[in-house]
Amino acid sequence: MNEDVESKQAVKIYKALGEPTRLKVAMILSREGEACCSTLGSKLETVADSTLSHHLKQLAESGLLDSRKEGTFIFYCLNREVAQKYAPFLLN
Amino acid sequence: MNEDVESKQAVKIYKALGEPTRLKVAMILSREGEACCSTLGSKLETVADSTLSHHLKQLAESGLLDSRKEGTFIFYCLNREVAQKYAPFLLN
DNA sequence: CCATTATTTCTATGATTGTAGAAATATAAA
DNA sequence: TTTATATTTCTACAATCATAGAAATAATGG
Repeated sequence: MNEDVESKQAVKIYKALGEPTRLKVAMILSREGEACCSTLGSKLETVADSTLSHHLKQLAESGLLDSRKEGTFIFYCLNREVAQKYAPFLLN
Repeated sequence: MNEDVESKQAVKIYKALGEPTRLKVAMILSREGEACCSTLGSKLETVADSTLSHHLKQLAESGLLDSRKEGTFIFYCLNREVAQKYAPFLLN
């Protein structure tokens, strides 16, 4: 991957992680492997569903999260390769 | 360092890096070791001194940059320990 | 002391972002 | 088909942020 593309992705990823709720989500997913929006919501307590959905979208669009649909649920998980490259801090 | 303090610093660092000009500054400093505000300004071309100063302040306050004063100049450099921990991507 | 240079602080402004309610969509179960 | 559940999209608003001009501060040289 060329340096310019790489640093554009880096900006997206770091922007995504530079917000407390989104960093928390990434850390939960790192620990727990997989979770859906409502599970994450119950662990965060203070955030509305629509807000969380918006945050998840940003994290997924940065490439840091993968998702998998199962019925009504969408399970999100950390893309460990991307995390390893840009933010291995998450993998501790 | 406890996890809460650590993730607060992580948010600051990632917020600092999640902006194109600041990521560029961090990457320049990673390559070149040290530079002052005006040198960085000439490499970025499009940004006003006061804006760059503001960006440097944010990067330094996150802990990602160290600084050293020499006469009228302030030389900034990447704190490689912090970069290693949170954003080793910068060290490539 | 005065002028110059490097940098920061102050101030203002336009743009972006986080937030959540309400409505919409999608899937599954009754 | 109706109801319930999970999630997203739409919309709006308040808060934060990037930006830069102007003034202020700091250090140096004449």
